[in-house]
Amino acid sequence: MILKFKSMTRLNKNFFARNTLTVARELLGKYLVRRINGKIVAAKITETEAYCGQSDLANHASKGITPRTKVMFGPPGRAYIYLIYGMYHCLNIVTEKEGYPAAVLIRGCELADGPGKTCRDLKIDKNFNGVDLCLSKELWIEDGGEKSPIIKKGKRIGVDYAGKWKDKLWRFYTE
DNA sequence: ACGATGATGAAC
DNA sequence: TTCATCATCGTA
Repeated sequence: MILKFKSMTRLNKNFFARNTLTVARELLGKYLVRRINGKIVAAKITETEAYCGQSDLANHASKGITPRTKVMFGPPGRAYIYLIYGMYHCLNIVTEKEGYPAAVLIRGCELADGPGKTCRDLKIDKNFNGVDLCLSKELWIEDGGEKSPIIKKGKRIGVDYAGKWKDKLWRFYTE
């Protein structure tokens, strides 16, 4: 997709350093931007999920700090990327303040539905794990200056193991 | 409905 | 060091 908006502004650290549910909602309609060999690809975000804190049993970080989850305990605005089912990557963006493990999973965009396909199509892999999306020249989020979309919400996908946390309406989508 | 496919975390 | 599990997707 070609960039066709006059006022694109990159989301900064302050955007991500807020309540995770707020960030998850406000990321809808924003653009996931990737530079691949000098070419810019931008995809409008259509679906997100929030993972909030260590008490949230659906959150990978509920196990505490491990080599995999340590980026979620770091400062906001960085990418948390993991390999799922041996073949797909999922992109999350760390939120809230440093030390509080939380992130928003990018579950889908206009170019690709599903977190795995989003990463596959935009060539996002574990090399971006820990990358600061407020500074990177390869991957970041832009506000296209459009008015915020209608937001629907539902239960998170694939977290049936998470006890009472599985029914939280922490998945947000548009359309 | 199910298999592909490998990292992860916990048990032993 | 083994083992079950997994924030998925394509094929059927």
